[in-house]
Amino acid sequence: MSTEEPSASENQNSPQLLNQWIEIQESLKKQLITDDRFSWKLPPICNGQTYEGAQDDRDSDRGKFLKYIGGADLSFSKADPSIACATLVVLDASTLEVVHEVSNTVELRVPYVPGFLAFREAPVLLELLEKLKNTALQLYPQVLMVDGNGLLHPRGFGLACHLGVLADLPTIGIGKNVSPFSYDVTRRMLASVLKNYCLCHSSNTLKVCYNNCQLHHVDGLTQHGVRQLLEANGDSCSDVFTLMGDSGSTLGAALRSTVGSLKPIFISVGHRISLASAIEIVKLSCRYRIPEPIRQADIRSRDCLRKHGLS
DNA sequence: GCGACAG
DNA sequence: ATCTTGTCGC
Repeated sequence: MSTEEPSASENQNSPQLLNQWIEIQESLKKQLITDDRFSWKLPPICNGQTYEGAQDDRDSDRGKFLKYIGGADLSFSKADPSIACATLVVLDASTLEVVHEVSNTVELRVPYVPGFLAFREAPVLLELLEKLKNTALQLYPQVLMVDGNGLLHPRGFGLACHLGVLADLPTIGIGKNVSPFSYDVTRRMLASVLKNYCLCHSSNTLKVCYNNCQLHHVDGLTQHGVRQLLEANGDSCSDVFTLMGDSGSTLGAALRSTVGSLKPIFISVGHRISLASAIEIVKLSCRYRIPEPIRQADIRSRDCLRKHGLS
């Protein structure tokens, strides 16, 4: 009996399960909302853009400005990749200081399958949102940044969408690496927007290059020099670029979040927010390349692993 | 030539 | 996600 039991990986990758997962994604996607559906407003600091507060039937925070931004991430044990620590942080939008943090260490029995990250990570994060709701409701985030894509996904329903729909919360998907699902789109579009830049594909690694040379191979070209270069050219090239699929639908945006960073981040709509608003919120959250809510969740989930003697 | 694949 | 070596700048 036990010998015939399929191994976890075989089981998880079975076509039946994947089909079931696809059905769930497509079913949940029917509830997906891709425009601003919240009652708060973006901080006025956002470039004086007229911001249309959304029509929402809940008016708990109608008319208020965005104050609490959530960030979620997981870190894994190097010894046992099934052991993880998940952390949810809440940041004050104006100071970018962490005002609350909840963590859980868990054993994940679902493997990472490309295109199905949510089935591995969403359950823990939903638990954390519940935990937060029960212990510090007044700090419950008005929008959540998720370490993973939203619409930028083969079926248009990545982790950020999944989490947003299940928690009925506005979410923003943040990709730190180029999404394989939009690889061609990304490469083509980025090359055209980031003047003097192109993306080099070599040995299965995608790197942003400058003048066709990988930065660290360029003699005498220092970080400072590049920064100056970027600042000199800053006006002529945009720091944000919309990623459009071949069908013409908008999948997300690539953002050079810091002047000094060659490697962009990828923003996509999760749930109940427009791409334009998502970009604004990400921009106001970027102290470094990685938006602060994600960065803090990353740092603190790693700390959490250490504290528990894992890692 | 193979296989690429968010985290 | 996690592992890596060295390098540069503050």
